[in-house]
Amino acid sequence: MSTIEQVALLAKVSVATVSRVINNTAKVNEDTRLRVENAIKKLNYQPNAMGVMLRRETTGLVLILLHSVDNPFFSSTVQGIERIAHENNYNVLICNTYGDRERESHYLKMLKNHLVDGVLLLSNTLTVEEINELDAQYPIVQVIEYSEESKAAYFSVDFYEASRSILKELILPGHKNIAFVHAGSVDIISANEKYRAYRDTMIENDLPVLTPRPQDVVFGFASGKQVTAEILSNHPDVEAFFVTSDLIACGVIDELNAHGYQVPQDKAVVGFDNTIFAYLSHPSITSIELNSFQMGSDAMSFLLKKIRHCKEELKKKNFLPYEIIKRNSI
Amino acid sequence: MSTIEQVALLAKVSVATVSRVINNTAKVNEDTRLRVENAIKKLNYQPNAMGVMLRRETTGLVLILLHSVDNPFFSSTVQGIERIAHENNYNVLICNTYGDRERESHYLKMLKNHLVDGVLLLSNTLTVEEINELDAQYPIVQVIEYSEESKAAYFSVDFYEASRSILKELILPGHKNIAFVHAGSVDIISANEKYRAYRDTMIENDLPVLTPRPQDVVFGFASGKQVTAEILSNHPDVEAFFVTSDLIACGVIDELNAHGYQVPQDKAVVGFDNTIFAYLSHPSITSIELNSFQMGSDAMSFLLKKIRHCKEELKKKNFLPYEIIKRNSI
DNA sequence: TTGTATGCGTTATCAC
DNA sequence: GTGATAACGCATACAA
Repeated sequence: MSTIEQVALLAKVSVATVSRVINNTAKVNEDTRLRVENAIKKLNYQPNAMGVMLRRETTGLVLILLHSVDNPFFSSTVQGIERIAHENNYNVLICNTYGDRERESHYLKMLKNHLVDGVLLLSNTLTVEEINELDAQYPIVQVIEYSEESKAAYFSVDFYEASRSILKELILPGHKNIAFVHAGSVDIISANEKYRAYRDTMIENDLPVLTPRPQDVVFGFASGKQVTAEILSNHPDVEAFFVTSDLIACGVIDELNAHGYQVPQDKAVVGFDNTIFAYLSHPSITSIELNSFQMGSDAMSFLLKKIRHCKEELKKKNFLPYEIIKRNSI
Repeated sequence: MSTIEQVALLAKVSVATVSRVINNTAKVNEDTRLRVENAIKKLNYQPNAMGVMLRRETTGLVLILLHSVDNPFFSSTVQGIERIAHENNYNVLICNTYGDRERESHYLKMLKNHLVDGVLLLSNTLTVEEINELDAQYPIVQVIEYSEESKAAYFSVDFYEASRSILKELILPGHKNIAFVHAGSVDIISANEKYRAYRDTMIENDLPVLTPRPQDVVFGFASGKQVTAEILSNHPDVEAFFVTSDLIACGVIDELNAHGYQVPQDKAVVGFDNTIFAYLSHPSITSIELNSFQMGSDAMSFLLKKIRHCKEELKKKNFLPYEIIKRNSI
């Protein structure tokens, strides 16, 4: 590995001049510049990022913390983040936390250690106090999932209202017995808001709250099947399913078919997130499109302002619009 | 941000002692250790990673470069990598390249700049020469996709033999007119080997090579539909489809249904990678399971040896076993 | 236009 | 057991 000093030596200039050539930070004579550039090429010199960052006190790196990249819903948010980041010469690092507190705090050390300039929390297991402490000292922003009580800003969607509006699609045609199906973490804002909307809507419409607040189960197709089997055995008269995720909804439909029910003729199903699963399913699933790409890009723009200590007054709560996508499952 | 010096000052010791306490690198008296630990706590001190890495000349970070995280096939490989990395106190950073040369070389700078200790290339747009140059100077390893002509080691699967074995599943029942369906990059080893296997197998069995070598099209469900429509119009007598990816196979089946054909009664379909799509599809899709998790963990173990300059003789070519998963699409 | 010298925060070597 | 200090590679204020 060659250093700036070796380049300077070979080019017969000072390290300052080499630095100037590299960073285009001041005028240098054409022939000295050439000498330096040749030396750089000859030595195959690459500036050591550690040295640069240590000196500059900034890294040009941001970190995305998410549960795991294999949920397609997150990938468009990641793309939104990347779009803005790259436009601003920032690189994006993605880390899977798998909902593991220890792993999450491990990666958050990269922020505290100044290895990255900021963090986008797409899912977190932190307490309100932990988020606040982080937010007070470092540039962070919450995306999709968030803690309302924390002081940190968030870019998300009004899961409560979105849920209410898709529930209307089930109630309007006259369905009375509507089940709530969730799989994955329960202790996150999206899950809570969805359930709250389900409960409130049912009660307001004098309909039975078929499903009690769900427990934590692993996210996946199989969970959708399992939960559906339970519901069918407890409430054979169930007419419709409000499912909090498209992939789970695939599992619901599969289990319904296994029990001899056709969708939507016998039972109605709606999903959430409008991922590819809603589109692929037979029948295709009525779902709700959240602007996940824009959530990402807006959040990244926000984070950049925080990083740059922009004095502009920034809103804490940022909800993006949603849209019902009607398909063939209702 | 507090520094080691401030801690030293507050604890009335030297920075050397503080460093010793932090890294447990030498004996220190119990009471001085306590003083230091209190000072650290009081100042909320976090070692600056830049300083540490600059000094240590190692970062404890590896980089995964892949096309994009939204292909579920890659996510288990990523998990395999993470498993081994975490066991060895390494952190994993994931970067999406979207097949963009510029973006890829941008992220590779992180390797050249010593910001990460090694790189796992899960998809690359580099030339053989570029890979060799990289491999000569830095710890890298190729995973899944690879360049056979390069000198860099790779962990993958024998796509040629795997393809031949799943093609047998179509030929054995007597299908004659078998189409090859691919979407995504064409200029990658997996695509090339799959097509080569298709062509060779057809010729060996005196069967028609229905599909010419495919062009580059964007990867996705829609591409599967489009390609299938073309094949149906060119070869109405096509009996079976060898599809190079499960998601594409979903598109194929959807388009076949749209044309009034039932799978497997009218046309047979096989996929590749054994992702969740193969399982979700109606009918479920016969596919081929590659040990993608183990590919990741093996590759990471290998990379660690390279990083640690382990003298052990390392194999360049590492193929893992595969397994046909029979379902209802044939 | 170029060079000198300082310091970024840390670890490690050497004394004591 | 502890402290002083050099060195890691770089950017930059200041001097020339």
